[in-house]
Amino acid sequence: MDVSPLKQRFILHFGEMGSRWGINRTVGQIYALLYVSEKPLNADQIVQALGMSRSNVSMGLKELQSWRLTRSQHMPGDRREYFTAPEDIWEIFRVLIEERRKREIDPTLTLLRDALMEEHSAEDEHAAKRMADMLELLELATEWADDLQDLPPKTVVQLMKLGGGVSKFLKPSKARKAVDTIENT
Amino acid sequence: MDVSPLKQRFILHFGEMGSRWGINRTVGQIYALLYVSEKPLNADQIVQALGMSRSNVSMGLKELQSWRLTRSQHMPGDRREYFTAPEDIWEIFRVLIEERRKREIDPTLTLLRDALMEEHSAEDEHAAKRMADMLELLELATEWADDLQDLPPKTVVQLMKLGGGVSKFLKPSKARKAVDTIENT
DNA sequence: TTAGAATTTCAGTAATTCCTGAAATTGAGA
DNA sequence: TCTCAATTTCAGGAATTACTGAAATTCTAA
Repeated sequence: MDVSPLKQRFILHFGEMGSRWGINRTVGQIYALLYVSEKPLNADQIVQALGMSRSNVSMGLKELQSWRLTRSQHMPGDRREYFTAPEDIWEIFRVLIEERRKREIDPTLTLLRDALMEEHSAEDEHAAKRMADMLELLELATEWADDLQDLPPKTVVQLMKLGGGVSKFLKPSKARKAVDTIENT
Repeated sequence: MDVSPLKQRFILHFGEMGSRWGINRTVGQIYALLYVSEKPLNADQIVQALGMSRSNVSMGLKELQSWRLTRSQHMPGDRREYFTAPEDIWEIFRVLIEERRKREIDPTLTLLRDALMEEHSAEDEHAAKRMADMLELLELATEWADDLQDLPPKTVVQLMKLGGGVSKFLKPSKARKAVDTIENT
């Protein structure tokens, strides 16, 4: 496998960033390679391109699949598995947000809910309040993220392009009331 | 320092989650302790509460400050430094998003911009296209995050509560035109 | 059913990150 | 300026995480 300087640069960067993203260097590199590759690659091609051990590639691909960031397929007359990164970058983004939420937020939501269910003494009043604040924020943010996940990508793009401008719809203003009226007719 | 069971549980959880959040266990614990504490704490109180070395607390506090997640202050007639986590959970959330962006996204934005500035051969057409797609998404998302950062927390809360409902303002519908008309008068 | 190619598992080692105690530095009050 | 409490730095050891090669397992097609 030949890897052009452009791809090389991208792959090495993803490897370095991996540690900040909570994945290891080799997993980052494998993903970057698949992301920029035009055709699906099998494990041996990845080994050749990145110069890591076969077993490491196997483990890396497994981790990427647990993140739902790769798909695999078979070629006719070839029993090896071929891997790709999904085409649609918005789909990738969506999955990434979802998986991160699962790993980084959900366990804390569970802890906060469980802990706040129980009785607490007077000295814990403040701590419980702080924990409740955090729970409220996390619940709001995750529900909102869920909602956005359900919108079609194009709509999300439009929303993002609107930026802070959305806020004008929120003020209990003539404009807002007008919308409500029209929407309900 | 006595730490109640409720606080203890919260602190230990933050320690465990730390590795998923890109900070180490002790930094997570220190932050959790400050977050639930009613009063500011000095370094020795943290040492006592968490049973880690003085130097580790010093390093941990330094890291938390680099994340802008703690403030420090002085008490009258006491030259030791006292630490707190900001009161406002929304402020904390905002800072966290901003810092994560700085560490996890900005370097990639820079790389993509730099790499795409240069000429590339025909065989790199596909890779360059993929990188451009990623750049476009990251730019859109970060600009949007910047925009939201500038809104007052209450507005953001309203927006989040609206959830997927915002999308109705986007369709080039009667409603949308009505808003534009009213806004411009 | 079997041969052997493809893939995965796993124990051991390498590399990295974390944490500590000791030493150095800082800085406020005498 | 000096003293000493408070804080930081840092080298080295501990703990964790990453990676490899060899062995085991899986699976297709003959």
